[in-house]
Amino acid sequence: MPATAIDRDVEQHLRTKEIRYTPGRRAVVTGLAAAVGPRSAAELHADINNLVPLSSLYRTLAVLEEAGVIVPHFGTKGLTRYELAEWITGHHHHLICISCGAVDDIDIPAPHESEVRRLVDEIGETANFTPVNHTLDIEGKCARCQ
Amino acid sequence: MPATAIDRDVEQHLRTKEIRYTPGRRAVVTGLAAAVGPRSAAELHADINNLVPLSSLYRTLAVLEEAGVIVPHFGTKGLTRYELAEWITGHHHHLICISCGAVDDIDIPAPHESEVRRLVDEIGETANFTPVNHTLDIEGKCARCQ
DNA sequence: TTCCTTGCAAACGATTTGCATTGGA
DNA sequence: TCCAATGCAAATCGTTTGCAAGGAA
Repeated sequence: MPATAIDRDVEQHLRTKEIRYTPGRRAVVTGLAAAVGPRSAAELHADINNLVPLSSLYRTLAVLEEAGVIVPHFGTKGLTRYELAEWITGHHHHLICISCGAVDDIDIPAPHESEVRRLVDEIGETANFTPVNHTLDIEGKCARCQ
Repeated sequence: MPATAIDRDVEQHLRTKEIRYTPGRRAVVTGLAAAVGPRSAAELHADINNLVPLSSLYRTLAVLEEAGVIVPHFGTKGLTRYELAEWITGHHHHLICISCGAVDDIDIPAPHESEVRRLVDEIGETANFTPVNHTLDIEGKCARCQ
C-alpha cells in the first residue's frame, strides 16, 4: 500500500518503533511530503481535505514528532508548522524574503555545511552547551524582489 | 529621567517617530534591557512586578515592535518572546535548550562571526539572493540540563 | 479481550479586542 | 480640549485533554 519512497521509509521507521501507521497518520505524512514548506495543523487539515479532525490531527502530529518523523518549525507568531525530519528531506536551511515573505529551502554545499557545524560545535563548547541541531536562516531579498 | 544609555537611546528614537515613551513602555524596555535573553509577555509581566496589566503589556509590545525598538523571537512552541533590536544590543545569536526551553543570547567571537557572514554572503550569491540579516540558532542542551 | 486510536466537545493558555476611563500635550 | 494610552473583562485562536466508542492485534 505505500505509495511513495517516503511513505515506505516512514512505514518502515514506525514499524521498528512499533507505532502503527494508520490511515490518518499516512495522510498527514503524505500531505507533508506534497507540501512545499512547513505546514501548520490547520493548513494540513485543509491539505488532506478534512480527512482527519483537528484534534486527531494534533495527536497525530505529536506522535510523528515523538517518533522523529516530523519536526516543528516556529517561524510565525502563535503558530507551529511541521515538516518532515531531515533524515527524510536532507539537512537544509531557509532563505526568508523580507519583501514578499517567501521561505525557500536551501541546500548548502557540503564544505560550507561542515564549516557551519564546526563553528556550532566550537560555540557550544565555549558556552558549555551541547548542540543537537542548528538553524541558519538568511533574511534578505529574493531574486524576484531585488 | 532616562536611567540608562539604552533608555536614552530609545527615548530619542521614539521621539523622532512621535511615539510617547510612557512609564509603562519605559518599564518594558527597562525590563528587556535587564533580561538575559528574549522574554515572553508573561515573563516580562513578572519581571516588572505586575506594574502593567497583561493586556496593556501586549499593546506595548506591539507598539515597540512596530517602532523597531524590539524584535519578536519564535523559538518555543506557542510563545513569542521579545528582545531589544540589534541596533541596541548589537548582533548576536541564540542558544535554545530543547530540554527546559530557556533561550540565551550569545555573542560569538569576531572571527567566527565574519566566517558566518562570509558563508552567508557566498550562499546568497549562489542562490541569487541578497542577504540582509541572518539568524543562527543553536538548539541543544544547556549546562543545567545536561 | 486488551490496547491503541479516534472523534467529539469541553477546557486551556496565549493573545487580542471593545469599551469606558484616564492622562498628557 | 483632544487624542493617545490604559485597565478591565470578554472574546478569539491555536492547541490540549477527558471520555466514550471503534478497531486492530
